[in-house]
Amino acid sequence: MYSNELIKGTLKTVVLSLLAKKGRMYGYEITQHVKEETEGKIQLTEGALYPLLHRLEADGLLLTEKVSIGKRVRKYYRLTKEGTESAASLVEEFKEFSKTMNRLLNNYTLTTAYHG
Amino acid sequence: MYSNELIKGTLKTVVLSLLAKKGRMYGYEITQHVKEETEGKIQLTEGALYPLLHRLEADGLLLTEKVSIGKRVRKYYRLTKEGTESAASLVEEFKEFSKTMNRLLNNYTLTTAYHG
DNA sequence: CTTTGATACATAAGAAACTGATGTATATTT
DNA sequence: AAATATACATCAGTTTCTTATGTATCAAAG
Repeated sequence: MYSNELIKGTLKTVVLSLLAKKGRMYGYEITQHVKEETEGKIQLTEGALYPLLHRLEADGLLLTEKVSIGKRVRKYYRLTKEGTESAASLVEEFKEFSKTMNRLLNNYTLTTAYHG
Repeated sequence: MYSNELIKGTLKTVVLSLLAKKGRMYGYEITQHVKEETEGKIQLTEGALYPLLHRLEADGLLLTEKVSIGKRVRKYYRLTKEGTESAASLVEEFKEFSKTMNRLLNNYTLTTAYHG
């Protein structure tokens, strides 16, 4: 399980990119999907996820659709046009960031590798 | 310039790994070094950095040493044993995290690559 | 000289976002 | 029946950053 700080910084990126991939998902499904696909190493908490989904909807990046499953109501989310653009740019940003960070951190590892 | 959220999540990792590499540095030097090495793409603000350094010192990860330069006093930081261990494990964690994230996000890019 | 910009530290009010708990309710498994 | 999983939501408290603001030295420019 990765640290909360790390996950925090990429929560929005993960949620939007999953929706871009899957078309539509509901909150609980997102938590389960991420957990499975990362072998439990990234676990989104509901207390963080639901408020985020509400914010993204309020910001016009997501649309909702309520679907009845038996007596329960599921809330499906999908991307707006703006949300799709945002997803693409956040993914791109993370990839760049991750390259920059790895370059920065590699110097450390290379240096210390020769000390012990 | 990368988003604040992304930088936030790795601030501690960046600071500790730089100290592991350089032996000792002072706050302002850290901001300049990161800025140069990342071509301005990661810029640490003093309002975030100094409180972090104080926290890390309070937590026993850093030691300080004051050095007079003319009439000014510079505050150099270096890692304690615990800080060194923490640096190594945070770097390792980021690398793993970055692999996991790229795997997660690549599905998105590969999928959409065929739609347009 | 004196003003500007860089160096170098620090703190603090307000904002943003998460943590961890709690609450509600249905569905499934044991 | 009871326990677990599904599925949503909210909220007090905490953490940490943002964005000033403040102080002071030093170098360069005009």
